[in-house]
Formats: sequence, C-alpha cells, structure tokens
Amino acid sequence: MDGYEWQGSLMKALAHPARLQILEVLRSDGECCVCHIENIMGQRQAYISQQLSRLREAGLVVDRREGLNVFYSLVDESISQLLEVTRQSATDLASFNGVQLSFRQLEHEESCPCTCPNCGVQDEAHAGRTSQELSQVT
Amino acid sequence: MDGYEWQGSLMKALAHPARLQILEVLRSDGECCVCHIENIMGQRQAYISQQLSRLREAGLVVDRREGLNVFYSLVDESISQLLEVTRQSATDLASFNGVQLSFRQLEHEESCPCTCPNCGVQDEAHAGRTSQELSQVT
DNA sequence: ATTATATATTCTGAATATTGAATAACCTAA
DNA sequence: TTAGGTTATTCAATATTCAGAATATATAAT
Repeated sequence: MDGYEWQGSLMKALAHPARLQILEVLRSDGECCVCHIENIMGQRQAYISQQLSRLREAGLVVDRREGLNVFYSLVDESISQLLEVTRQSATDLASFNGVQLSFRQLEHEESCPCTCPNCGVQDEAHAGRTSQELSQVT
Repeated sequence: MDGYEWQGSLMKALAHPARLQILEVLRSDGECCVCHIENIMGQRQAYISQQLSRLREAGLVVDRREGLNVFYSLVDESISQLLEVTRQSATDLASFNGVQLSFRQLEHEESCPCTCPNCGVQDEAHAGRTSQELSQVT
C-alpha cells in the first residue's frame, strides 16, 4: 500500500488544533474520559466527541467503556514522540519567522459535575494520572 | 500566538501525498530544480509548481532562481527529522493494522530535456547531490 | 417501564482543499 | 524585437472539512 498516502492520512488526522490539543491532554493526563477533555478544553460535548471520532478512525487513540464513561488514551507511546517532534518543528519554524508560540495548558474547571474517577478529584490541584503511568512515559 | 493552530497548519502542509513525496525528493537528492521533481514524479509541471507553492507558503522549502531554473530545497535540516518521524509513525500504525507500506523511490527518467546542472547528468546512474551536501545531512 | 447522565451520530451550510486547463510571467538567446 | 524553454498563477468544477444543531444511543438507578 502506498506509504505517502498513508502518511498523508496521518498528517491529516493531526491537522487540526482541537485534535492536537486533545492528544496533548491524553499525553499529559493519561487515559481520561470525554467529560474530562470536554471540561479542560471548554468545548461542547458533541464537538469533542466528533474530534475523538476522527482520532479513533485514524487509529491514534483507543477507547474503553466503563459504565457510563468512555475512557480514551493514546494507542501507543510513539504517538507521544510524534506530538513532541511536530510541536518542536512548529516552534522552530515559527521562531524562524519571528513568532513565538504558546501552547496553553488549560486547567480543569471546578464545576465539572462528572462522577468518573478521573474528574471526581477535580477539586484537588491537579487530577492527573498516577505516578506509575507517568513513569511509563519517561 | 496559539501553538496548536500553528502546529495544525504545519500538519496540514504535510497532509498530502504529493507534497510528502516532493519533500522526500528534496531530502534525498538535495536542492533540485522543478523539472527534476517533475521528471521524477511523472506529474505535470503546473501540478508540481502548485504543491511547491503550498510548501513555500508553509515555510518548509526555500527557492532560489538561477537563470531559467528555480531550485528548491528544504528550509532546514529539522524538516528531515520531521519527515523521518512521521513516516516511521505511519509505518508503525499501518503495521499495527496489518498493512505494510511501501514508499517507492521513483527514478529519474532518461527523457528529461532540461539543461539545469542537476538534470543534465540524468543519463548517469543517479544524479543526486554532492558528497559534501550529503555530509551535512548526517 | 421512566429518568438521568454520558457519549455518539447525523444533518447541514459555510469554508477550504484539490486538481485539471489555460495562461501568464520570467529568463536567455538570436 | 521575437522565439523558446522553465516556472508560476488564475480560474473553475469538484470534493472534503469544519462546526453548530438536533437527535440518537448506551448505561445506571429508580
């Protein structure tokens, strides 16, 4: 199968700021439910779900249902590297053009009514992943 | 300026098989003229020029005129790494789905009538870049 | 059953991307 | 100047993507 076609499809899946930000949330917070992403990004539920659908079809994320919640995570650690390298390239190219980029890390809103294990602790400083999950990344 | 927007634009510039292949030609053969790319890829001149225009606007390539010919090259070595990593990710994801990708390396046709220094030696086995240019890559 | 919560899908018009065809612009030589 | 070779742009038809609105689905509790 044509590699350039496939590679292009992968790039297309990444070619949207909302999808990049979702992937970044999954990368930094680890597996999380839709309402968590929705809350962090401050976007409508249907919108997030649409973008997650694109990422799922592209094979970049996997989902797992647990009761009412559906948890998403990166399909593979290599996606993290892909995100890092592309972000670095974007930063370099922007800097070359005299532009400085800011990748704002949005915080979890206190008002999230979701009861999933990830969002349930949202009153704490940062309800990220466990240290075990963190060690897998590094 | 929003980093995710910028990163998305970069991905969008890469989200096309013809553009990826052009970049690959520039990466492996170094600086080359439009007719060289046109010849290798077997596409119409206007089509190549359009795609080059997109890459130029995205800041991925630079052009330099020399007489009748315009020579294009990657703006920076970091683009090479970007191509490598994204290709590897595409290969991994495809393999994960039981698909094997082939990135065919098209050869320069003998019939190129162009007289630019790069294409002028097209009757030889491979009229790539000089060893000096090659060492800069590694 | 009904209700509530979390998530997914479908439909739509607007915006943007793709690509062939035609043509314009640029440079050199005579 | 004209002619010829190389590259760029414009136009138009088609296809795709974007993002809001509405609705559908899945699960749990009552």
